[in-house]
Amino acid sequence: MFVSTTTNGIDAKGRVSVPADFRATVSGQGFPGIYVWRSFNGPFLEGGGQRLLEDYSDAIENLDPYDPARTAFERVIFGGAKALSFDSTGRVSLPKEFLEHAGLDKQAVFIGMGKRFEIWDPSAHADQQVDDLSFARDNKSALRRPSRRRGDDA
Amino acid sequence: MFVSTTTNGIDAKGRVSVPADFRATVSGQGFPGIYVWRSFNGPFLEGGGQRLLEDYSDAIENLDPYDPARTAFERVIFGGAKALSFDSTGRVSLPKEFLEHAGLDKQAVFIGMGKRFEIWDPSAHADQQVDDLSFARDNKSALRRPSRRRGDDA
DNA sequence: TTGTAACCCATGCTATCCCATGTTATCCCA
DNA sequence: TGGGATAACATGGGATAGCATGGGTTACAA
Repeated sequence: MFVSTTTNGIDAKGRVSVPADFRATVSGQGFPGIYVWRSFNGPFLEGGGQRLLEDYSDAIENLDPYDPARTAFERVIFGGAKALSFDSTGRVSLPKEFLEHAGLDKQAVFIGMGKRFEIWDPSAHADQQVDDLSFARDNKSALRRPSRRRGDDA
Repeated sequence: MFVSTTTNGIDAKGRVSVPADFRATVSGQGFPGIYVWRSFNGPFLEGGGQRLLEDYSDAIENLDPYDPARTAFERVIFGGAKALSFDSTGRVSLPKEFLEHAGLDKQAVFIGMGKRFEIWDPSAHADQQVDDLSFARDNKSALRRPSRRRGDDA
């Protein structure tokens, strides 16, 4: 599971160390690295291990082969993701389209989201956090004891 | 698994480099190359490795011999597909009927779709991508299927 | 012959590999 | 429990291999 928030530097080559906990989370999933894609919910990246992609794949398999939604999801999810493998010290290098989408420059904030994680630029993340806090304040009544079963998707 | 989107050039001889990731995906499947056919869903090509064709073959075995879908699949995929083998640097040369069907000229966009991939002309792909993105955004709830680990049906 | 497709070699660019270093956290023992 | 030893982690930079691409040459068929 991906937990906690870590800020790491991006070097001149676009390389960034993936937090060691995150590497431990994806180890043993087959592919020695992470899958990352541009979020379509904002200026940040999302990612996960091979298992996450397989889960998405399974979800897509449940759709009818002729469902246009299926093709759209396949294009967006698989086409939009990129497999980034670790170097010997646990870094990945982020493609520059990804850096641009997320406004990344010198640093990257890794945020554990359970089955998934997000990568933000520090300042964008700070702004978002303000919004999240006030949203949480305004909607705290919506936050109730988890009456749902475990294992639902993020 | 075929993942990510890559744009490569088509040279004067009709040759195009297959993205290295894709080549890695089909390596060890027997045939050192890819199978490609004209999509019957639009102006683009579809393709995959030998394993994909074998999967299709198995799936077709399970269809009723007189199911019209079966005949259509057999004609379009097996009849319409072409085995394109890699040259020593990982390129294939696309037959000109394929170039015409997909409106390909100077560049080809390879889109990973998980088990298979698509090949588009850049401008056609750009248009399609807008549709796919908004469609995926609007329908993402359709993916919230019981997508626990693989192995559970339902 | 003329066109076309397969094969071979050359090149610039970029990602990747590998080594080195500082810093922090963890361990171990007095 | 303090403090030094050790390992894990994040980071930097140079060397190297892989990749996409271009062009020439040969083999075969129309």
